[in-house]
Amino acid sequence: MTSSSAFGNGVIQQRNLVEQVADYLTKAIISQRYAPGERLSEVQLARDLGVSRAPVREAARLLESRGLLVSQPRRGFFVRALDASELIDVFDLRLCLERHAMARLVDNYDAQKEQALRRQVELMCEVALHDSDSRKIEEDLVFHRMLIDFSGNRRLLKVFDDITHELRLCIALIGKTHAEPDTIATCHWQLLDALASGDPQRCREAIDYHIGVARDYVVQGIGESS
Amino acid sequence: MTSSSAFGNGVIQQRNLVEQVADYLTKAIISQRYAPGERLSEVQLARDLGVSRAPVREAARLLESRGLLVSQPRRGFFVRALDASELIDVFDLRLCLERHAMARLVDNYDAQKEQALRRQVELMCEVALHDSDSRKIEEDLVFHRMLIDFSGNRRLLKVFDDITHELRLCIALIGKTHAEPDTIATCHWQLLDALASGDPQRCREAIDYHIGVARDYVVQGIGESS
DNA sequence: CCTTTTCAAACTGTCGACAGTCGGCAATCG
DNA sequence: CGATTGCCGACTGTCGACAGTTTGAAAAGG
Repeated sequence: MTSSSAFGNGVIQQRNLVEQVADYLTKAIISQRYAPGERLSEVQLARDLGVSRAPVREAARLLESRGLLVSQPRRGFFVRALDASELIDVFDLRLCLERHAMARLVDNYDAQKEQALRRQVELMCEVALHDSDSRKIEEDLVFHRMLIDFSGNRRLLKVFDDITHELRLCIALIGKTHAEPDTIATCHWQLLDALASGDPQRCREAIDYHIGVARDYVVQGIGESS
Repeated sequence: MTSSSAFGNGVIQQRNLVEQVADYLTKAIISQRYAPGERLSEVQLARDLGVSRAPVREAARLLESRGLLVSQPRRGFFVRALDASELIDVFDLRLCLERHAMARLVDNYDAQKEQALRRQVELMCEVALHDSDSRKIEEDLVFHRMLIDFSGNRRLLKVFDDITHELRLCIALIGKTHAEPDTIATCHWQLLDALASGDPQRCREAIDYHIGVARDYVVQGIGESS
């Protein structure tokens, strides 16, 4: 019970406690060790992690702003439970962001950006053959983050980073493995080809198709799980 | 100066302390009672408002997630100082959101929504003639919020609500009065006409023009102030 | 046996306090 | 006189504690 001896028990050691608690919670939620809708007790968490309630509270508020937790006044925090329409909304928002990023990116596309993106797709093809699903998802997110980063709008990137956590949760909730390696490769090469062509219309069609595939996966996944 | 007698001095009384502190800070920042880049001391704020540091901290974190404050580890919170490119990015993000909302809205537009929007524009024309600049800005934001709300994507709305605070700060930093009443009216009627026509292309042109006007104001405002 | 009331346990919101750290200023040295 | 180093004050990060409220269940009543 003593806090000093509980340090060995808790996963937390040093650095910013808030960040560490946030990391711990994020992973726990996405890996569904906490069920959707489950209530999280501040004191319980603080005890389990061997820290006081203050860092736990701050971390929870952070996750709330990222959409992984929801809070009810005087009731506490609950693991976000996404229903079908919310899942669709998230992917629709993602489409909104990436469409815009593609439109901006095609205007200031250069060899350096193309090479970086190309390299990332090659990496994705690599991990698609050998690595775990979560690794595939992470590399896919890295690619799309690069797309938005290269668009030049840092505010856009911030929004994307925010919904990234929500996206991971969505993907985890659907519980389906990612698409086939071939599909992944084809989809992403199409995006690069569209960018290289310099044609905005073609870019838009490419990203619409790309996110559309992802969204269809979501809708389909919902139909199966619920 | 004493903390106990400062209760009368402080603006805070009851309800959720966090919300009240957040409101107070938001208004103070947007009205520029705190200069951009100014450092905010937690203890100082807590003393001034007659509360403890905990609610102040939480409120500050909330404002940070909304982009009104930035935090440096171990240094504290600073009032967000927006430079030119950041202002442009914010308005570009806004364009991204509203374009998407318009595209979604035109697909499920009905008489009820049209009437609500129409009424709001009429209200805006009204306040454009008689009321203060801040009131005009608020009603303008209400209109654009309705636009996004009616698009049906609640996640989109959440992002918009987040950047609303940042938008107010942008507008305040530019320090220009809003456009002429005639301009406001024309711009917004054009949006409604485009929606009524049911033509996606026309909708897009209308919103592009609309936000473009706002962005030009921003760029122009920067050129003058800096 | 089912409904209602009451009570205790647990939890959140808030507070004051302590320790480690950072920034600025002065004293010392070259 | 300029640069470096040590010190002092202030502040953030973190902690434990208390009060009011909510929850769940036990007890009382129909």
